[in-house]
Amino acid sequence: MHEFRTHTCGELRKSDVGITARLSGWIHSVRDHGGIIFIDLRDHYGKTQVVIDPTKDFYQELERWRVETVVCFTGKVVARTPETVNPKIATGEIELVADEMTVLGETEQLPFLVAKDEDAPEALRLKYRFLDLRRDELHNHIVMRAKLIEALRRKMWDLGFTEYQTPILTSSSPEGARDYLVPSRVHPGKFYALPQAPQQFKQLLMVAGFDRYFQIAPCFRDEDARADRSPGEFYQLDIEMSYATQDDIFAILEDLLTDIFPKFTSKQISPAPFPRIPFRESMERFGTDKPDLRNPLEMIDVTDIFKDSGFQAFSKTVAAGGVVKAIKVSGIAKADNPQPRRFYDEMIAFAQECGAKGMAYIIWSAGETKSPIVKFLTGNELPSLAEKAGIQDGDVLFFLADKRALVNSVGGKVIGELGRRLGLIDPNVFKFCWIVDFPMFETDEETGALIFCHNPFSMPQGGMKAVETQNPLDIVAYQYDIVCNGIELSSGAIRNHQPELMYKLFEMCGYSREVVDDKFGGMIRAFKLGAPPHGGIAPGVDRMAMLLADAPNIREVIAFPFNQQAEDLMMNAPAAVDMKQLRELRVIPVPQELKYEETFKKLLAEAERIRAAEAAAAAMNASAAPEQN
RNA sequence: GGGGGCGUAGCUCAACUGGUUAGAGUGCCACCCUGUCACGGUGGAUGUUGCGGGUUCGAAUCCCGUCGCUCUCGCCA
Repeated sequence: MHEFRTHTCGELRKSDVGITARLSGWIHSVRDHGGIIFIDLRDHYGKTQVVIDPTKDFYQELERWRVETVVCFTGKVVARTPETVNPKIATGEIELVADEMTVLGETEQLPFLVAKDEDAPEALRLKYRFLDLRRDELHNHIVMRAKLIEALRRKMWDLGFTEYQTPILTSSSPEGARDYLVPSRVHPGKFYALPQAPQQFKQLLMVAGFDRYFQIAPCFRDEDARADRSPGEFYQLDIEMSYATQDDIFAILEDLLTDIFPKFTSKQISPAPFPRIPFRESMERFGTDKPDLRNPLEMIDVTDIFKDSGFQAFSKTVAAGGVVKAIKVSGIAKADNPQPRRFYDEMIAFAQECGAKGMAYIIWSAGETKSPIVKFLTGNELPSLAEKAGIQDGDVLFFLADKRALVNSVGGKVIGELGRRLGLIDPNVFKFCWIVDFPMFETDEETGALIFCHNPFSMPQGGMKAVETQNPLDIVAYQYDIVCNGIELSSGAIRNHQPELMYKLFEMCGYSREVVDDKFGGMIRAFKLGAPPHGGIAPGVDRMAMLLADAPNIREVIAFPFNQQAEDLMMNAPAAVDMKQLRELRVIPVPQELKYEETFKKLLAEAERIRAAEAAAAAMNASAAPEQN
């Protein structure tokens, strides 16, 4: 008989009754009746009830029947009587009557219980992550994630893609997020960078003729955390394809997502093709570039209606170049169940917290309009609004008036808040959309200079001709995001593979040819030696897993995540290292309490002093012993 | 770097406007119990109220500082 087990804890069935089996696992729970003891033995596969007669010799061996002890039981598989069958577990029709027991791993008192889902503080859960991972919910999340990755790989191969690996130690690139740097021992003072994404490598693979690339790629960005953004490292399903148009890439992703998502969720998936919303339209309608399409609310531009209105708060805003936008909420003012006055007050307070000066509203109810502003609307405003918004009885319009950017930003937040408060967001669907036509450039708010809006390697729509003839701020790129339920799953682009066009775009942002050659030399050289048109996308694996697991934050789908401060509380990373290691790398840590600039100058001065002393000593030696030569 | 929230027993939480010995559930320890499956019962131990300072006759409670966790803005091509 195998030393540890003949079956797993989820395996035995009625058909196994009569055999002798050996099971190993954790003590999940103990029910000690004095004359008989029941133990639920748990492993990765399930739970099995073990029955113990306390008169057996082995009973004395285990001092405490403490949960989470790892034990091995050998005994006979016995059918349970009908009234003692437990339908809640797969092995509930049988139980193991123990003849022998071996303790394989004892436990001290647990920092939190595995068998109960009580909320332990996250710091504790992260420190004892291996315990937390034993718990059903997290355990299942990690298994689901593994299966998701397997399914993604399989689908990508089915679609004709091949997985290629790319370096983890590479060079720092000037654009984008903060890099994680690794000091070079061989080249003191120089650094590798961990890749923020295999962006340049995958493009070079296209130039190298591999045609269809994918990789479950680790990406490293030294940026602060969010609920849907783990600091440090994360994974992307990185995709790149040659001779591809934007439509080709969309078709691949729509195929992938509508195939994969239903395998892991019972929620309804929006059918392909997914809606395509130009970036500017999304900002105007939803106030964000990642709209949650489950929320039916959106902004309507009603600036025209208020241009000459007697309500001066609005008409003056319009005169000053601002806009007035309305958000229609249907049916919340019906006579049988109207929202109370307090609801409107709270929404106005919310809008003000978001930066609005105020928020007006009009209620259409029982043939009348109720509103603090309606007495100022002496012109044709009310019927115009009703017509433009398609108002029916019980509907409400909320109004925001200010500069366009502010109205959009506040409006987006108000839409989200209204959706949440009124329960308008269906939790049982996944709604995808594409955000397309991102601007190539924007202006730096501080300097007013032209900067890249997204990815400097994206192809501007219209190519060189557009770049030469259009206002730079009007140029849009073949640059797109895919958004699911308000979460950005991925960015992608058709790449700019034309060196001259790339030089031109960088020049517009103030980078000379030399700088481009220096920073992106590998890629520019490649593009000068026969580059196919290509493009790609890179959906976030962690975010997909998070959506599918319905997890409140991304740490719930990562086995060993960092906390918000980018620390691994279990492994104690980051950590100080030996002086020997630092010496090899020529790295001197400067304690945080010391002022960096001053310390740096002192160190430089000290280095200079040592160098001068050594040079002086060498000169002395040379003059003292000239006869040696 | 900025803003919000939280911090009381191993864990989850309570403790009124500042007022007696800081409580409950769970876990832990001991004992009882032959059909439970979150078993049940009896008893017991467990606290620098995150830390430091202040106000007060008196502080878990109020004030200041600090640390930790979390959400968020900046940031994330």
